Amino acid sequence: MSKKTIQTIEDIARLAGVSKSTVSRALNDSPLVSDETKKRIQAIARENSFRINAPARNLSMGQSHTIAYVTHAYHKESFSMEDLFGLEIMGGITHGLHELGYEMLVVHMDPRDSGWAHQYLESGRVDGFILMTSNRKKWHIKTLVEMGAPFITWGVISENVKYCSVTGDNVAGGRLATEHLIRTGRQRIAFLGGDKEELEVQHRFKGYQQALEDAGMVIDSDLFANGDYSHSSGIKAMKQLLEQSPDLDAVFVNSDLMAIGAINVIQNSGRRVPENVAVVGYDDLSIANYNNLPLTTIRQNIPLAGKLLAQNLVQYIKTGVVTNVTLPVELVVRQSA
Amino acid sequence: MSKKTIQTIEDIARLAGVSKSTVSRALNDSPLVSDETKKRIQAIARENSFRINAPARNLSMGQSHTIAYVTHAYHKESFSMEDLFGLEIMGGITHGLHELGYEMLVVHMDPRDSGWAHQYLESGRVDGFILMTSNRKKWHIKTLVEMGAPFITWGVISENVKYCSVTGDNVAGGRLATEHLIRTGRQRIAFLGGDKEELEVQHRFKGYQQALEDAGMVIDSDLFANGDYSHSSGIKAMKQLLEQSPDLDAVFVNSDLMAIGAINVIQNSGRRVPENVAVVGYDDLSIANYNNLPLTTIRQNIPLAGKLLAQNLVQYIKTGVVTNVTLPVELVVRQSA
DNA sequence: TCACTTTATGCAACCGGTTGCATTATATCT
DNA sequence: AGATATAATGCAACCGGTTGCATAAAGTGA
Repeated sequence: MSKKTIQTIEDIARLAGVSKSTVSRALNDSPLVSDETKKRIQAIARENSFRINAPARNLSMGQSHTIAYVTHAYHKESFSMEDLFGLEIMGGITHGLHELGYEMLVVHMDPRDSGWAHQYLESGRVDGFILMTSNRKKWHIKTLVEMGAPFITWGVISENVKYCSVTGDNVAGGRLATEHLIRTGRQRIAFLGGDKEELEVQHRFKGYQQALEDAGMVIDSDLFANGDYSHSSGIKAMKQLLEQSPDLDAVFVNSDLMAIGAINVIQNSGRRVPENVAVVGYDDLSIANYNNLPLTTIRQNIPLAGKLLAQNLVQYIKTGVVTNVTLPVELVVRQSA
Repeated sequence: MSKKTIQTIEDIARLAGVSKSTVSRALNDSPLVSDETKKRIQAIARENSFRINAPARNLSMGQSHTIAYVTHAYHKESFSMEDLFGLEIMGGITHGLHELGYEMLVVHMDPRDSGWAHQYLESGRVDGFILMTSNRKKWHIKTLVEMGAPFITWGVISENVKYCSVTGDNVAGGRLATEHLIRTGRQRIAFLGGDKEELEVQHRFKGYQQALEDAGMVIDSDLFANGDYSHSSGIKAMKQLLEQSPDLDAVFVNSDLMAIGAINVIQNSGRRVPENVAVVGYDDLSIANYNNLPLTTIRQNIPLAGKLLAQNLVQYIKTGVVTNVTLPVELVVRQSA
């Protein structure tokens, strides 16, 4: 493209008959410049479609206004359904960051690369990181903490973390799901969790337990199984549950994707959903509504979660204030339970 | 975090007893610096975990090594299943860019904002754009062409475009799908397309026509319907097709998501898939395999598409060479057809 | 009218790299 | 030994913004 003649603050300064420091102050709405001069300069900039040079501004201010969203995709070469939770929340994050004048870089994290955060933070490329927590990311969180790098996580790995986080109320979620199944008359309610080492799985199980105990119902370990949130693990775990307890009449599944896998297994066993076995999922991802049998599920407010991840990280970068937010969840009743 | 004492090229220069220009050349592997000096400086940088400052380098070189992936999410606040094609290809793009030393910025495009590309390109924030083509993005492509902005599209809007693109062989895809249905004995094969104004839909239709003609089968306009690639439009279009032609025994659907919607409608009408109505989808997104009834579909090589979008855009940025690539597609036979 | 304060703007240094050209040392050739 | 060429390194200007401090003009009060 041909080089525009108005490209820098120097160019605007020439047009306006002032110095570039006055132009910089005017464009940044500084009180050190008179209103009259400020308006004149802003009009000239607008008329010439002037854009401040981001690298120059980043260099002189020592901030990139860019946040890295750290992904660890199940598949190496592309995203997939297994990544849907992270992808849905990414949409909210990018929206929330944009409202704050920040950009979102998608960073494909190689777990073997111990320098991954260094090369983004210490090179001035990003101001902070957003990541979805899981036990597989323990080391990466450890690295970020050791670096003193600004970051925020969706979910928490352990109690009393010193870094920013947003999470859902997993105990309440486990409780809501189980209470619904109890309320609709189910007697043998199974729990199909994620990785049992994960805190959120433990919390959801706690809610499940509490609901059963409050209803005076027995807790039967034959009714437990765990997957790893993948679709195939949901299939495997559901098969195991049906083997362990052929008479189960409901299952609370820790994710929509595993729930869909579980439904397939239940239906293929000759049982009907929800008549013979009621199924409640978790997250209320968009897939929950598209399945042939719309999924009853525990909704997490993913758009709000994304927005808060963005807002609270930027606030931490600016002020150093650590915030931990637990979002309420809600039961969404569709056809599977 | 405490300020490291080794943070700039100046710091490395002091340690190595050379000038910063020598350090810069050494770290960039310039032939102007002797091998001995180069190795010494690289070792010192490595020992001190030194990272070149990206904003400074971007400023002096006039390049950001960042590419904007332009999204136009169906929902304002988060991504969803409807965005799965764009999200799966994003994974391949980010991977491909990383291999080239580039980063990927996810840019949420507001269609009403006429200055969106300006504020990313002319501010030096990105070096180019990647976007999924559709008629809704005609104006954005027009803007990018007028700016002379480097960009590449997945898919093409019209013939003989002058910008870079990667697309699938839609005529072949339409043909493969229809031939499979013919080969399995289907007599009344419907076409459930995307927006009929879209070139790729026209090409897929062309392939469908050619296959029918080659088989000496009649082309019946009662067997056509169009959605807009959304799940709900697939439901609506399939209902329309069953109204128009209750005796249809197969349908070629232009996307997996619409195909799943179509399957739901077919099953809810009391018909069985594939016994009564065979269904072929398009794209082979990860969802195709997870559906209770695994979907026969036309696979597009999404990881390769992502990689080529990255590679060919960066090549264009560096050399100005425009490339247009049409990727082969393949039939994947599962249970729905 | 004069002294002092406040306002508005400009100068120039800095942010941290890159690199054209200058300088010095070394190598080569006659 | 001297002239010329080559290699290696350094100087300093530049990329385009931000901003502390200096300077000049305007305003205010005695």
